[in-house]
Amino acid sequence: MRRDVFQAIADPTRREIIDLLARNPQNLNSIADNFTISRPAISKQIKILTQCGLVIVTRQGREHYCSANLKKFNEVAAWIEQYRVFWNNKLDALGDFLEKEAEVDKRSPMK
Amino acid sequence: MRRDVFQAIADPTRREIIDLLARNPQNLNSIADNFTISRPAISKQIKILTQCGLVIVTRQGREHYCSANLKKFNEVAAWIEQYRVFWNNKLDALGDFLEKEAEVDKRSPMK
DNA sequence: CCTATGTATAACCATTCGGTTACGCAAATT
DNA sequence: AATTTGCGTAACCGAATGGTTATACATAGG
Repeated sequence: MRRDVFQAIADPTRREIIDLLARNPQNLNSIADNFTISRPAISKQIKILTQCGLVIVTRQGREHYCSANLKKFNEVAAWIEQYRVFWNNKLDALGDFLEKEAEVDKRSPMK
Repeated sequence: MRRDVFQAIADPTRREIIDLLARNPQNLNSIADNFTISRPAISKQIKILTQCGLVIVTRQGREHYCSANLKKFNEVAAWIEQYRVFWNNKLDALGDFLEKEAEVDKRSPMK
């Protein structure tokens, strides 16, 4: 079973879960409150997210506290960033050009 | 049928095709030479990539010339970059919040 | 004109995905 | 002790995914 970050963020529900957890960690029921799908469905998505390391679950009594482990995005960011040079002039993935980059950002590359 | 960039890059074969096309545009047979799977399989993946705008195909006679349209990565990059503040001190994607960001990091939600 | 080339597409297949309902279990509450 | 709460998991389901082989078709070259 392929379980990598690229595949994990392919599903919009999982991206929404990440969004929620990045803002504030919470248990499974709190997460499920934000969706119309069933709690077991959320549980499955959380499982996928933990299997690829994007979410970390710590048990506190009977509650399973979920938090986002966003460092895992490095893998995706690195892959995407290597192509940024092809669609604008930024080279921010290399981390050496922060000053130059600030100026580049002024003429925002977003469509 | 959901057809977005997030889902398109979830498959490793499609990422590899993007890699090839970013380096140099080429027709379908040239792409297929790099894989063990059949040509129709590649054709299907190309179709998915074109449907979400990541690849652009122009016909030249009987050859279908494929090139990567990497601007489409903006969507993914923007989503990922909003979280960068949570895993390191750079805010290179937004560029406007360097000071605020330093404070936010203090009460980092990361475990 | 005939053949070879480059590609798309249809039909099919096994597997995975994303959801459901039903059930079980441990921890908290009463 | 009994009940409620929070959660996981099993069994199931329809649809999507990612591959295959066979076929068709337009274009290029002999």
